[in-house]
Amino acid sequence: MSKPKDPSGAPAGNAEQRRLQMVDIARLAGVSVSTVSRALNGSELVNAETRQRVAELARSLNYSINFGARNLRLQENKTVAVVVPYDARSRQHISDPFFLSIVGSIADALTDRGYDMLLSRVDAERLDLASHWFDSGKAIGVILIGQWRHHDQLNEMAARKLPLVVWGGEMPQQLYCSVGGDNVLGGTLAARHLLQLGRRRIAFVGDARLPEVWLRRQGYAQALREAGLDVDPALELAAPFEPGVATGVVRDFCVSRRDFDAVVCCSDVLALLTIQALRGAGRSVPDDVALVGYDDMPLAAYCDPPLTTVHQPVAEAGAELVEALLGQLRGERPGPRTLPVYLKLRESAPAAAA
Amino acid sequence: MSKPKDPSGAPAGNAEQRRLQMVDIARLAGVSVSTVSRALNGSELVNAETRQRVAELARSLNYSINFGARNLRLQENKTVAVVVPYDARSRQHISDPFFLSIVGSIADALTDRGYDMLLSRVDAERLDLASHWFDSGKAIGVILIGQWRHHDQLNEMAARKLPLVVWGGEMPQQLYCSVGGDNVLGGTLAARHLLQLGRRRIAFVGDARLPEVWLRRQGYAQALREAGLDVDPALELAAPFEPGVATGVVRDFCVSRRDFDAVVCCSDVLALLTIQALRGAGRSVPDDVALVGYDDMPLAAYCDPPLTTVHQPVAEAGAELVEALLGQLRGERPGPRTLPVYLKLRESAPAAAA
DNA sequence: CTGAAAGCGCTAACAG
DNA sequence: CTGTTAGCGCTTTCAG
Repeated sequence: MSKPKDPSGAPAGNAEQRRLQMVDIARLAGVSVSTVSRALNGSELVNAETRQRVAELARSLNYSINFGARNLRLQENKTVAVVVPYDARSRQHISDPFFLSIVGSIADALTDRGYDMLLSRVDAERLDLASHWFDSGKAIGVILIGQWRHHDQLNEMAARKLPLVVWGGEMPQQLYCSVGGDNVLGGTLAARHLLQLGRRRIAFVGDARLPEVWLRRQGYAQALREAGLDVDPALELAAPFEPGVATGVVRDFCVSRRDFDAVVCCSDVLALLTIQALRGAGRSVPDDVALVGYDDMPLAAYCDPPLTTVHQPVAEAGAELVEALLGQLRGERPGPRTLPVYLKLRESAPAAAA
Repeated sequence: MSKPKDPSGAPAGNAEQRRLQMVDIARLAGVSVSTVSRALNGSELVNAETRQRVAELARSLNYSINFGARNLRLQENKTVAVVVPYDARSRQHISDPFFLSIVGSIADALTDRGYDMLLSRVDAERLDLASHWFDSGKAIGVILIGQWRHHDQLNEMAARKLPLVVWGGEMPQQLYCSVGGDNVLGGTLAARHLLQLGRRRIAFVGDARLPEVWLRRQGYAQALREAGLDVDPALELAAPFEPGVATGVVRDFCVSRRDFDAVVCCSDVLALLTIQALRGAGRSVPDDVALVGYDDMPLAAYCDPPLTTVHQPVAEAGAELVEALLGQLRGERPGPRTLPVYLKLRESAPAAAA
């Protein structure tokens, strides 16, 4: 037999009236549910007059269809999971303004195309758990914000045919679809600008175990080589993106080393932390140390000093990620996409030599 | 008869293998689907050995249950809609760091309690459209970020018995449940501090048509009265939260009026814009004009100068909003909640008189 | 043009 | 302890 336990929503005991369903408006309209269904879906098979009457009744009663049932029957789903990794050990969450902006951009792109967005976080060490949303049928695919340190897990997910798009850099032997800014170019633009300012001892702040950072470092190294300089490993600081963890690391670095005159930071938040640390060590920005950030977050122009930074294409990002995912669902095999970036000049590393 | 059109996800043409279902693992385990269902739900009714075997099989096959079907059958749903209003006319979106932080906080609170979060935006003029998520059964309730200018619509939604919680201030004749910071106190703390600094001409920047701002202005006015001062309407600037719109308004104000020596801003982003505008008008912060922001966004400490600001309880906000919603679903009638705020002293309005 | 009936994947009485 | 069976609310053949 059958009989669901509670006619209301989840928990229980709510005094809400039973949710209206097709059978109700069918009864009121004096037709069958099939007719209501057809009418509400604008089928040509139903008399225009009846269709109108049913539609009006439904509207006046504030009826809306039960999507759970509809999706089950149609085997379709218009929900996309957007997953933001977080560092479970440091318990630092979704907080970097850049990632948040990307989420906003995706939300817009999905809404525009009539899709819903399920937002969640996942332990950055277990990116593969994001496949749950697809496996359980809650979402038709997954957009993951960042590759973090688990390129391997992402490849496995793609091999399992999970519809997946990842914001991040394109890596060798990559099976999954990624969309990201041009990280190599970003690194190059940042370093080259500092070199043009006459700086020669350029530090690099960012955890190169992350693919995006790794690529940026390639670009940075390439710019140094172009200028006839070698990369000095002592000037590389593997600071993570999480401010809580990065703060101490950056401070120690700035206190212990005073032999650099410029810094490339892999996010604007890291840039801000670095500026504070430098000041704490009695050094000024941009005079003693010129500094380039990364992301061009909305507030970058309002910091102290305003940040020269690599602008990431946030607005385009959402649309590109969503299109790549829908492409996969259409059976296409969209390759990785690299979007253009450019250097936004402000005071932390001004146009004219300081 | 019946026959769904496409065994894959939404669009079509995907070469993905058919999603595993209970009947498959039932067949492989040599039991009925009921047994599988019971086993997977840890029912005591099924032999421990069988239960284990089924569970293992399911895990090894990477099976996960179809939640759409389960929810339909159980008439339950563990999804909450979180809706961020946006200004459709200026096309400014989800971007204020404070609102984004609140969303993150809600995401955490929902995840902790085993709920999913559907994130979407809605035209700030049609907050009532947010009820769609509930009406369609996609979510069991709605959390709305901000009241904006439509207290009335919110009251109607609550009257319609929509499970709804709104981040914002408590207003007279309010039928819906709100959770928010203590706006009156925030306004008072900000103004009182500036008065203690010896400032007497204190401007107020924020659109008082928004309930939260209206309450902050009450607090501000009260602090002035305590000090024996009158509110000067000429020093009130109705700047909206959207930076794109606010920038020009604030600049005009700072250019045309030079008869104030302090400002209370209703968000940290507005504070930043105001600082820029003041500098553009040749005035310094905090010397010529002391300034207090609102929200204490994560980056407030890194601005130029670091912002003295009213700290909002973001971390608690998520949990409070979610608990209030779940309370409603349990049939309770949770009243509005006002959370404590405090003034965070930094350089834009320092502790000692400038 | 409209209604009856089957079934999407799952759960829960109800009988073994 | 386990299988059979009847739906959750909807769409869609198939027959009128």
